[in-house]
Amino acid sequence: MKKVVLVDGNNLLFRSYYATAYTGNVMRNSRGFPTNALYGFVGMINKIIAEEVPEYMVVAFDIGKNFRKEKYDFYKDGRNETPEDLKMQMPVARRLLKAMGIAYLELAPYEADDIIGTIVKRAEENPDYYTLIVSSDKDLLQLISMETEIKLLKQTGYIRYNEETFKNDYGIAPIRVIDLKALMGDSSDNIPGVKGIGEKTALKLLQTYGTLDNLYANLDDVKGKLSEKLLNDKDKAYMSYDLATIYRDVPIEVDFESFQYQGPQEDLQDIYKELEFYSMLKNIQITKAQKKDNKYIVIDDINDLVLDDKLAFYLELDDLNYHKSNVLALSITDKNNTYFIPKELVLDAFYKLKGKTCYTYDLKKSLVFTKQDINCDIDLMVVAYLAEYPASLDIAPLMQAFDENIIYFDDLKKQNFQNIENVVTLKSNFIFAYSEKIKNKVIEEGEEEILNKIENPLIKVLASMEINGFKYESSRLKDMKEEVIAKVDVLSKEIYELAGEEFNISSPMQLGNILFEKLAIGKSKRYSRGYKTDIKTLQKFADKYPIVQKVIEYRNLTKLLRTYIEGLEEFVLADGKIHTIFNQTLTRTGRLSSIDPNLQNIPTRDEFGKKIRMAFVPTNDLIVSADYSQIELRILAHVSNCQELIDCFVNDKDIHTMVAADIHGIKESEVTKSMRSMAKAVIFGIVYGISGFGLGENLNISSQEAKKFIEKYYELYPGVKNYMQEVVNTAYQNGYVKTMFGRIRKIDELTNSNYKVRATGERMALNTPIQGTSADIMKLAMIEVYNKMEENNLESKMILQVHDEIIIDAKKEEVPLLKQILKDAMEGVVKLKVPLKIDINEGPDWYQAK
DNA sequence: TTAATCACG
DNA sequence: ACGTACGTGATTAAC
Repeated sequence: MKKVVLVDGNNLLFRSYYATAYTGNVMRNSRGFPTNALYGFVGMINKIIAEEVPEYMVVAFDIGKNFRKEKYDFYKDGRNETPEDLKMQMPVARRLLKAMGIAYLELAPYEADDIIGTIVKRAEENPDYYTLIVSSDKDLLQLISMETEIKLLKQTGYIRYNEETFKNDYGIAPIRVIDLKALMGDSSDNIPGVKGIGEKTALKLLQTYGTLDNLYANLDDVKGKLSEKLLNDKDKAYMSYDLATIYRDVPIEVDFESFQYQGPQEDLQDIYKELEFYSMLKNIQITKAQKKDNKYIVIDDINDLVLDDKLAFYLELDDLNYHKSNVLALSITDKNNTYFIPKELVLDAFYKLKGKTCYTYDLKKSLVFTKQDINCDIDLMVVAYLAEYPASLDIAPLMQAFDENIIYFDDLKKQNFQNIENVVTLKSNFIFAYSEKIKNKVIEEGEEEILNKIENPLIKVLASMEINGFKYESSRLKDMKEEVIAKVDVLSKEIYELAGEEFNISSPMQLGNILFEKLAIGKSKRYSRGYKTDIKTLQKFADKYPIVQKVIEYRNLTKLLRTYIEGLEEFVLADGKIHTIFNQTLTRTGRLSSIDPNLQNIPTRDEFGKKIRMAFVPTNDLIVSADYSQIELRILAHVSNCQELIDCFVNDKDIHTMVAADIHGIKESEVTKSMRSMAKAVIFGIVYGISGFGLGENLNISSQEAKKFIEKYYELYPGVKNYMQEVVNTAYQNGYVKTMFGRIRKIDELTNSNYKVRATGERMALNTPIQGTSADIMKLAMIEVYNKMEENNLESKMILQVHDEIIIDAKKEEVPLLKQILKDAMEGVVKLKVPLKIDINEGPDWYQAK
C-alpha cells in the first residue's frame, strides 16, 4: 500500500501567519511584499517531507464561497476578516507548491476539509492507497479509519492518531467526532452545540449512548438539568451536526498518480530568490543530494556483511534511556557502502567490527546496551562536545548543525519509528563523514590531551559504573514513607485551617495570594505570576506566623516524598538496582551530570532527608566513599599562587577558620561558628565571581558590609585578586578560558553589548578554570582507580561519582587495598603547589558511609 | 513549554 | 548607573 499525505493548506498558512504576526509587524521582502506566512508554510511543508518521506502528497485549500455559510448564515460569524497581508500570500503558496513538485486541489464552494474527506473516501475504496492527514484542525479527526491516520499539529510538535489510539484517548469512535461537535459546539467556527455542555459532558454522554440519535431516543434516562439542556437545544444540536460533518463527495477529479511528489523543480530557486528565502535556497540542493545519495544495502544474511577496515556504526534503540530500551537496528557505513542491519543480526554484526577502525556516536550507549567490549577510535559525541558543537543523547541536533536534514528522536518515536532504515543509515553516513573532521578540530584547538588522556578513557569507566548500578532497597524506607505521608496530611489540614480555606499549597501563585493578600502577613517581591514564596522569603515570617513554618515543613516533606522516596522507586529495575545515565557531554565546565534518575543530588545537608541514603546498599559488603577535601579551594590556591592560601593547605589548616581569624584580626582559637560560616560564604563567593550585593543577599547582611568583607579578603590575599583580574583580562583577549589540563570553554558573553550579559560572562570566566580543573582531576582519578581495580582483579565496583566524591560497592576483604588505591590515585593524580587530600568513609549503606 | 522551587557539589 | 554567585536535574503548576 502506498501512503498519500494530505495537507490542510489553509490551516498551515493561518498557523504560520499568526505565529509570527502578533507584534503587528509581519516579515516582508525588500519590495515590501509580506512573506511571513509563506516562510512558515515552506518550513512546515519541508518538515513534513523530511519526516514522512511521502511518495504521494496533496495540499488542499479553501477557495471562493462557502456552502456552509450559504446554508447557515451564522457559520464562522465573529471571525476576524482575513488580514490583507495574509490574503496576498495565498496565491504565492500555490506557486510555491507547484515549484516544490507538490500537487494541490481546491474547488469552490468547498472547504479544504471536504476535499481531504473526498480523497480519503476514494483511498478507502482503493486497496492500493492509505492516507495520512496533516492539520491542527480537530474536525478532521472524524476521518480517521483503518486506512487513515492523522498527524494533529500542536503548538510544538504533534500527536499522531490512528483508529486505535484515538479510541484510547477519547473513548469514542472517530466518526463520533461529529456527534461530539454537535453537543459541545465549536466557538471558533461559531457552531452553537447544546448550551451548557462542554467536552467532558459530551464525551461522557457519547460513551454511554453511542450517538446523538440514540441519546435523544433515550432522553428519558438522562437526569435533571442535563436533560433539560438537551431538550432545549435539540434543533441546534442537529444543525451543529450538519455543520460539523465533513462532506466526502466533492465533485473533483481524484487521480492518485497525479499526486506523486516530484521534488524541487527548476523555478523553485527563482521563487525563493523573489521572496528572499536565502536560507532555503541552500537547502534545495541538499534535499536533492540526500535523496539520491542515501543508498544502502539491507543485510539479511550476516555473511553478506563484508566491511572495509575503517567504518562508522550507529546503534538505534527505541528509547533514549538505554537501560530500558530495545534494539531497533544497526547501521554501518564504510567507504564503499552503507549497510542496514535488522535487529536480529545486530550482535553478529558487532562481532565483525573487531580489529577495525571504528567511529560511532555515543559509544557508552553501545557498551552499556550490548555489555560487549566494543572498540571505537572516535566517539563523535565526545569530540563534538569538546569542539563545542551540540552533543546531546540524540545525534539530530549535531546533524542539523551541519545542515543535514534528520528527524529528532522524539518525533521518530512518536511516529513509531517508521522509515527507520532511511533514518539510521543517514546517521551512520554522517558519523563516517564528520568524525575525523571534528576530531581534527579538537586537536587543532589544543584539546588533544583532554580527549586522549581524559574523555576517551573515561567512556568505558562510566559505562561500567552505569552497568553496575546502585542497589536500592525501597523497603528500608517504608516506615519513613508512611511517616512523611501522615505528616504531610496533618500539615495540609493545619495549613487549610489557618488559611481559612483549602488551596493548593504546592502552587506558588495560590500560596502567595493566601499569605501576602488574604492573610497579609507582610511584603514579598512580586514576580510575573505573583509573589515570591521561596525559602528565603518565607523564613522571614516563620517565627511570627505558624502557617509559614508549616508551609516550610510541607515543602520539605513533599519534596522528599515526590522526588526521592516515591521518585526513586520508579527507577529500580528488575535487578533491584538503580542505573543512572552519566551525561559526559553536557556541562560547559567539564563536569559530569547524572540523569534518569539524578543520583548526584540525593539529600545530605538535611539530616532527615539524608536518611534516603539508607536505601542505597551494596551488592557486596560495604559502601566506601572517598571524597576530595576542599578541592576547588586547593585549586584556587594553586592557580592564584597565593602564598597564604598555599601555606594554609600545606600545613593542613582549616581554611575557613584561618580566613575568619584574618578578617577579624583575631586568633584562630577565638573564631566562632558564625564567623567561620561567614568566612566560608566569602570564600565561596570568590570562587563564583562575587559581588557585594550577592554576598549580602546570601549572608543576610547589607551589601556595604558584604563589600567590606570582600575588600578585606582581597587585602589579605592579594594573590587571589591579581589572579582574578588576570583571568578576566585573558578571557577578554582570547574569548575563552582554559583549565589546567587545557579544556577550553568559549565565552561569547564577553563580547555582548549588554553589561549584564558581560558581567555573567566574567563570572563564568572566573569560575570555569576552577570548577573545570577540579572536574579534570576527578576524571583522571576515576580512570586511574578503575585501572588499578582491574589490575588487581577486585570484585569491588565503582558505582557513582558526585563531583568530588567516588562511591564504591566494596567487598569487605578488599577494603584495605581499595583504600590504598583510592588514596594513591586520587591524591597522586597531579602534583600541585598544595597537597590533594581525600577522606574515606565506609558503612553498610550509603547513609552510614560518612 | 516555561517558571518557580529546591535537591546536590 | 548598570544589577547582582558557578555548575547541574526533577517536580509541579500554569500557560
